[in-house]
Amino acid sequence: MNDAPANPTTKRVRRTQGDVVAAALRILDDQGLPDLTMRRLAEVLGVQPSALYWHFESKQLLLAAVSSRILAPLAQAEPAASLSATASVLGARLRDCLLDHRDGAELVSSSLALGLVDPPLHAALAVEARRLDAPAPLARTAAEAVTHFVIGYVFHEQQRLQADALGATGALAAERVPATFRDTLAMIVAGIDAPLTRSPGAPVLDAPRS
Amino acid sequence: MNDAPANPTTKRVRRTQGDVVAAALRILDDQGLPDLTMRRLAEVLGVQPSALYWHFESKQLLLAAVSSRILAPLAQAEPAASLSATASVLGARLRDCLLDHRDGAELVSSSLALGLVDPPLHAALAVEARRLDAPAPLARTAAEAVTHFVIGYVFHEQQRLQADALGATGALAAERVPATFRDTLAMIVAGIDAPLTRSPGAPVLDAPRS
DNA sequence: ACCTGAACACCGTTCAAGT
DNA sequence: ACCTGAACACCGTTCAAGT
Repeated sequence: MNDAPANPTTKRVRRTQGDVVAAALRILDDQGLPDLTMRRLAEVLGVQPSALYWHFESKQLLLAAVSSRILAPLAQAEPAASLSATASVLGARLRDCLLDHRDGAELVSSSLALGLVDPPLHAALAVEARRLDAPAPLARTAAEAVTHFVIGYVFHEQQRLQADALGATGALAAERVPATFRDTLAMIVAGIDAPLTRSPGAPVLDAPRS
Repeated sequence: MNDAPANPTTKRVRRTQGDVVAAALRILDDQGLPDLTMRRLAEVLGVQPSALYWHFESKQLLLAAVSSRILAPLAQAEPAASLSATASVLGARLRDCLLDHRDGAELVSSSLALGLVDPPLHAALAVEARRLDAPAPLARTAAEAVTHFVIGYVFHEQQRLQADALGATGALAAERVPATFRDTLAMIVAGIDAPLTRSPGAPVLDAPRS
């Protein structure tokens, strides 16, 4: 993955941004986000904490790089029969990416909110919309809905997973999480098709205020 | 709001959990979540940091109490013509509650993920489902979808608000956020009605895996 | 170009002890 | 019942200086 030039005359190892991100990802998986500190990361890399600031301007930027790595598998799109089907597939794959790393949803959630990482579904859905002759704003709206739902859902899900792993009060541990995920995602993507049969920009609510 | 017994014989002020939460909420609004530390909170209350641990077992529990206070206005439900309309109204009101306090979405998001606060829409939507003779699982699914979307959306929105407030590069500052919020929420609630006309539990996707 | 050493200004939490 | 004082074990970040 990193092919630094071989340097047989000395034991000195120079690090790249990729090395730092890889080490951070391993700490994340093994100990979780709260333990992913600059000091611990430096320790793992055999380096002083201050050295990390030569590679990354701040911890937030480092974490954004880790987030990008987590979301990388979503890059290549897979064509589907409809925009809603694409959104469905991408939503499920986004969940898989987040579940692949401890505290993945929490980490990505904050990088995304800070605008330090690209929204993971927008580009792929925009491409699909062009291909399927679907309106671009619809694709954007769908991406927004699915992204926020999936991240929020998995954030909650991962906290429960860890709580169960530790506490294990055993009683109501194994709630059928995946089923409710699939149902809710299905409900959301159903809304992607629905507006096409209604008036596109029509108000659905006349909100009363307290 | 707090009617502690008058104590004219001494200047000594005893604090209640409500006082602590109120002070925390003021710090949150004035300085933001990163500056809401136990030490600063203690300072504002004229007390040692360790004193806070008599009132709250941990910072997370304190923050959960603040989250509950932020979500409190959602308690009383307002009946609407359909489940989707109710979800729409409640989603908009949830956004209002979060926007009412700096970093409200980020704070509530984590309290919710940790399971330290009740999901804000579930109870009200369940009540409405009974009243409208709608299936309870549908109400639960709708609550899940709307809650996660709104919190994720506002989390992002509030980061942008603060970035604009500080940096103010001015250029593309005033993107029409509320419009995209309304559209996306409308798309989601459209999915609440849609499944009723389709097979309720039918698979929408046959997910291909890479 | 990449890193050390040392410091700065903080954190959340615990706990014996006071009143 | 409510709080103090002091400590413990940490944080992210900066910056002059080394090689």
